[in-house]
Amino acid sequence: MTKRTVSDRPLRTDAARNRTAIVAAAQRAFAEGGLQVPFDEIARLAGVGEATVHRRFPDRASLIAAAFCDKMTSYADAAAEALAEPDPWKGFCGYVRRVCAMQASDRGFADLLTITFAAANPAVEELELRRDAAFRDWITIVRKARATGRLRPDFHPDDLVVLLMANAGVVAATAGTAPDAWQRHVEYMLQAFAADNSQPLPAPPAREALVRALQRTQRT
Amino acid sequence: MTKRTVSDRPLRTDAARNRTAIVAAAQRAFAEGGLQVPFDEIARLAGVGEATVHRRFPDRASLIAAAFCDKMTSYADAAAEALAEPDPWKGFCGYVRRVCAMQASDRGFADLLTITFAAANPAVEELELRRDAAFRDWITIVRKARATGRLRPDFHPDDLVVLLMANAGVVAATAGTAPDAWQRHVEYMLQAFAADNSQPLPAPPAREALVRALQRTQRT
DNA sequence: CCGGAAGTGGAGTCCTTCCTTCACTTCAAG
DNA sequence: CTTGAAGTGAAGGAAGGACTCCACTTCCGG
Repeated sequence: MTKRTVSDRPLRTDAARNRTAIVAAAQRAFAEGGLQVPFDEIARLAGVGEATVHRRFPDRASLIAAAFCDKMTSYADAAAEALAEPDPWKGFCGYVRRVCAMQASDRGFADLLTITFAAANPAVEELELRRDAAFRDWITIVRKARATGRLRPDFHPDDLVVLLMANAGVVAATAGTAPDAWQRHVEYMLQAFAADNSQPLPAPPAREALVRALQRTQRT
Repeated sequence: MTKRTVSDRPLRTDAARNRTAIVAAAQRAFAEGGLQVPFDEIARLAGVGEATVHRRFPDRASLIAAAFCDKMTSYADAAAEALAEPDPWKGFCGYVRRVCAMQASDRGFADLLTITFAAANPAVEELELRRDAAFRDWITIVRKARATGRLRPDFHPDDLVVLLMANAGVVAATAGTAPDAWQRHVEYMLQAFAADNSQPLPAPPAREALVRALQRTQRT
């Protein structure tokens, strides 16, 4: 009894080819224009009808999830690699630089790191799992970097989340005209994160509040 | 011969009253929802027809200029006050905090500080003049703060522009859920700007490039 | 208090974007 | 092959937002 549900029946070869083209087109379009790119532009880039995009990806979140699956995996891998780095402070700085560079080179990914999706389908769930895996490694990176005494003791892992929102702002404003502006900003931040001469800071926002901030429907 | 052009004839009293209501409504709406708030919502808030808004403010830039004239004046005044502060480093930090606080309390103003308008009408020109005045004072604040040795010597006045873009990103992402998150980020930045233990940085973006970044038509 | 200029807003156009429908085409199992 | 299930896109509906038109109302100088 090999009864198949709709979702696990394999696509016909032509449909699979189209799906691949759509994902590739979405990756290019999102990288260039952020997560708000209209569906018809993606369809045009993929060389298919708009209806085909909607058929395969019933809502924007599904398409985003499919388009950024690979990149989110790199993101998680980068965290694992940074964690493996023998010098935790180097791992810390390297990871921050690398993630911000990923934002700078892909406006969609920059946006993606400042929102989360209420998982309504498996692809979205998969994406969020990788994000979470990366964050778990990040927490360990922070702990180890703090232990070396090079990272200031009051650094909170959530400070990265806020930095990513800030970097997204810089990238959005300077993309195309001053595409390296973010680097100086990030280096300032890294120097602020170093333990040397660190001064007291306001408390970080409550975890809860930050989670809700990430869940806002979309960037307004 | 008191011939009057269209632009300098005073408005009829009812029209002037409506204009005032529109500006007030726009201030509230922009503060809440950023510069993209639809015209019909502003019209509704003002209690006038949509056509009246369009008649008085032919394009969005005119309305924005009218709505933020006062706030941009405060912005320039804050720079002048910071410049008058006897301790230049205190003036520097106070100004940065104050400006970022203005962004946090008004999403429209946060957006406004990350774009400029190609002045096409007197109100817009006026707004840009005040922005420029503030920036001229800022340059002096930076010079004096550097002279005290408390501000790192490689700080560039344009670093504030990038910080405002970053802060706009934080504010946009956290408004409503973690409305104080920006403060910690700004304190990190101020500590990075302090001369103590400062490390080399990447060069700031070219002035030209930053100016063009501010001129991008709208935040995408 | 009257008449014409100034001002108004409801209703409409145009445009963009999301999303669906359906007559037609393509695939692949038998 | 044949055939029917899977897949397709042109066309169009619905929704929202910018902007305009014009019959009507309000103001105010004489």
